[in-house]
Amino acid sequence: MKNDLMASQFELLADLLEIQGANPFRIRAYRNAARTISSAAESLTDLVASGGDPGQFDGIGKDLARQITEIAQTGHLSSLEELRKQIPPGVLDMLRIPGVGPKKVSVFFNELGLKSLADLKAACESGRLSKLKGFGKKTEDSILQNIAAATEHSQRISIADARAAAEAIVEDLRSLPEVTQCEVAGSCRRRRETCGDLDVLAVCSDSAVPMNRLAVHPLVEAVLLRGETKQRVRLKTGVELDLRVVPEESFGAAMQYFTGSKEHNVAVRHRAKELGLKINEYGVFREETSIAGRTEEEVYAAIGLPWIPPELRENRKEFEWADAGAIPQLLTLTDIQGDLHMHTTASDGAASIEEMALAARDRGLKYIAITDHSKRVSMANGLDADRLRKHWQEIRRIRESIDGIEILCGIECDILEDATMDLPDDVLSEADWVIAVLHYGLRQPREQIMLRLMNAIRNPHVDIIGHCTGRMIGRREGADIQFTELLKAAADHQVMMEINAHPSRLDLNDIHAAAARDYGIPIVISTDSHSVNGFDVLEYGVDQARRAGLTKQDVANTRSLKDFKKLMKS
DNA sequence: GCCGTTTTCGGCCCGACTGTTTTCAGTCG
Repeated sequence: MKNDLMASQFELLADLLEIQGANPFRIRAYRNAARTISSAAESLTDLVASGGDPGQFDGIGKDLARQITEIAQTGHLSSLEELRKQIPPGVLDMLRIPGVGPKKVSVFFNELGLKSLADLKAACESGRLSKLKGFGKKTEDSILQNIAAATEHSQRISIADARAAAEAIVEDLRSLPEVTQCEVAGSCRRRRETCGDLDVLAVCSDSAVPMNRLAVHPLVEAVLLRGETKQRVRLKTGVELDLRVVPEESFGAAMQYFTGSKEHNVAVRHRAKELGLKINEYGVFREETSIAGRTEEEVYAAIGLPWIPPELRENRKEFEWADAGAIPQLLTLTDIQGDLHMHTTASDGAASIEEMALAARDRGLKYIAITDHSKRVSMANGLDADRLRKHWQEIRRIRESIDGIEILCGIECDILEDATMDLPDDVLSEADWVIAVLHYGLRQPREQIMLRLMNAIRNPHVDIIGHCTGRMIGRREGADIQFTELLKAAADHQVMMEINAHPSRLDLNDIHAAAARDYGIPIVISTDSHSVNGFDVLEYGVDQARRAGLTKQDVANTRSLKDFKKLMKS
């Protein structure tokens, strides 16, 4: 069982306990466990199978360790099964409605016997809801409206879409003379792969000024709520954006607070409390006196910490690093010197070899690899041995004629369903750079997926595994991979691992990229460009690497081509 | 449910906004 699936079982358990009105701290313990499980690089199922103790993780005590062991061994969680018998599945759907939480759901289920979104809708329409104690007409109307929203817009948006929207709005608010500071916060600032909503902070003596402006911004569909310091709007894409207007002396504290993550902030406030301080979005306080708040640096310093880059704020390793005075010097976009995954018109790209090379050079890249598809990807006009050799000849001809950028003859070679490579070894041996990838048969059982990947890694001509799991964020699950085994083999056979920078892939993810780094595997961030604009996505790959805590040193294509080649299989 | 060199019991982060409630609970982040 994959960690994410196991984690979701504990989340589900927490939801059900919440509806039941269980002890909130017990519920929190389950949610913490879910987070711990999904953040673990190693599969908990494998850990248990090999006799490991889940109790080794922080926040996993005796009872949770027993439950993790149970689900790892049997695939079932008896405590969860018990609760599911008591609460029908449709009841949980009600939690997705904005403004409806476990307390309200509990009342709907226990007092009105509602078992689904459809039941709830009918109860609102017949006015039964507003007859309940503590409920009125407004709540009834708002639920009716939000039931539709819950079904339509439950999707998270990609970091690319999130940044585009948030940055456009920030830029617009900054153009107001009264607004002295304005920044993106939240998961978008932390560069999560996807964002559920957007957060923007502004400093302005009159909060009505930016709020009025935001209300009529072309991207905004409706104002959902508005108070003195906070306004929430829904964008036309369905995503919601919170604007908070804070005083200048609190801007740093607010940035810290609203950047999150929630888990990071819980740890931060816990530390403050240990020092006899209180920390909130207005500042760091000793008794009633503010001792910090203007900048984030000041806020962290007040609790004895260095400034922590937003990408690391997930309560994973950042406090350990901070305490050791060893916050990694994170990779930056300008560190990247080469791009080693791109397509041309030879397969499914939109630009020629020359156009791609010139565009890459214009962006300051020093070297690229042209890596069109192999023949299995017929839909993308993948290349067989003959076409590929001619294509490489063409690349060699062009690289003689272009100065200022080096071009490698590469191939993105499919690892077929039967675990053989899509092109014979003698062809692969002629390549400067071979990316091995899974495109088909992603749903095969784990054993077969692992056989395919391990065969590719053992192939003497394969340099790197590209977009490892094959996932498409929000659309398609990736393959079931045993990462510990995979990374160990990659390290042993000098095979690199790719972070594919495309915002719908970002594969390796942050956790696996960090694990690869721990195995000493060189990581390559590539754009998988299919046009000259494809290079734009490089920053998302860099962000993913930063979330993994990677430095320039950890990423192979920050080196000159000469030094890069030293990391390749000899 | 977890945790502990002040604690094996009694803590466990903090504030804004909404609605319905006349003083606060629920939800959200």
